[in-house]
Amino acid sequence: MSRDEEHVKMRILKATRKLAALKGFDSTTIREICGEAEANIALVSYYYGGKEQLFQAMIETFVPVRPFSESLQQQELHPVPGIQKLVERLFKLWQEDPEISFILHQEFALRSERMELIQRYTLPAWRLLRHYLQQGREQGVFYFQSLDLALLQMMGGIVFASNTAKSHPVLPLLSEPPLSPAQQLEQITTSLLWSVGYREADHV
Amino acid sequence: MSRDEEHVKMRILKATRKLAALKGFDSTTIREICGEAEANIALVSYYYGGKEQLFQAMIETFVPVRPFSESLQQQELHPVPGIQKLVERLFKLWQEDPEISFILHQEFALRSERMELIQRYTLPAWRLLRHYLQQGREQGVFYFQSLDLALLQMMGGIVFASNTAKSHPVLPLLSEPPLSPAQQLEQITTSLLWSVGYREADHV
DNA sequence: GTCTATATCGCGATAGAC
DNA sequence: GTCTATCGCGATATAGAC
Repeated sequence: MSRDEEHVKMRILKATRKLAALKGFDSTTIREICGEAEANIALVSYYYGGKEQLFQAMIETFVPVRPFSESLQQQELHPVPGIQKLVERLFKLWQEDPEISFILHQEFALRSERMELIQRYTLPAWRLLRHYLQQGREQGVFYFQSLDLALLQMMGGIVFASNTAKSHPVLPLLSEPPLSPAQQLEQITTSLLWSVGYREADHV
Repeated sequence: MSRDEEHVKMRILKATRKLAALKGFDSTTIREICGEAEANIALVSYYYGGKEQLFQAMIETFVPVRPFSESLQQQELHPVPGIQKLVERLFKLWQEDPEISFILHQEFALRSERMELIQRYTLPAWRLLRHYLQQGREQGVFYFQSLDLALLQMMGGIVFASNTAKSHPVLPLLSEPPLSPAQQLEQITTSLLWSVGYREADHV
């Protein structure tokens, strides 16, 4: 593999990410992608074997595996710091690559067939969140009736708030100057913990 | 307009709603819709003038206007009962027509050009939610730094939890028997109020 | 109003020249 | 590896028969 080849392949992947984030992968054509990447149309088939496999390659390239799973699983923290750490990781992922976050949210809402691929990357994080919620309830630090529902509401709070903050048609609703990222993270974390009844002294 | 005509037109609208909820409007073809509706392919153009206008007609037919805006705006409740009432309305809308809720969520995540149409129906509700949040903060009953962020997290909690509860690829995460609708509503409302720091005695 | 038949377009994919 | 040219398909839309 020459350096030039890597270059074109990467340009195609980045163009795919950009356009899919903008208008959805289904509505993005190979012609548009290759136009954006300044690559020839035939190269998508040549390098990736088709549009679906291009999507897969993009996900595998840009969705980091570790932050979603292994490194977090091992530590086995207590529920409150566990959730804090997990939310921090997810928030940082979104900050570093908002386009990928948009795409994941889109596929989630569409329940596309590509979700199976995406789940491989994202399910571990949600499982861990679920685990912490359950532990917290058992320890009497969280309060809710349905674990499933609490989990879904938390997922929604994280995904929605992250993905809607910038450049969205709902923007006419928003008026205040945005917080700094650190402040955003703090508010998100605090409100998530509050939402399940946690009310200890300020957590660090 | 004969009764038969109404019948076919309505069958097309319902088929559109069903299929768009299932796989997204973009990925749904007129052929599929007319197949599902047992109507001829040409009738979509004949009755609605094209695919985009069919979407518009479906939204205007199935998204109720009042629950989202007027009737709620007038009452000018205090923040806590106001949010309770608003969440109850939104929750019931979803219960009555989950397919429309799926579609609204999809379009939201995709930031499609059809959002402009959808906003006409949904913005009033979010504006009202924003209003209550602001009032509650001023009255010292809610606590958060950024009103915008609090609003987005609440919207996420509502939309996400409602739309993901049934028949979604994330289902492997869920294990408990589902709550009754009334219990679901109570947990959602409670956790939303908690998330912004509300901790009065049990609210009715 | 409803249908068949067709026009026109743009898609993903690929054969084959270079 | 990269390009042009083209194939085959399925999309929306519509003209015109009934």
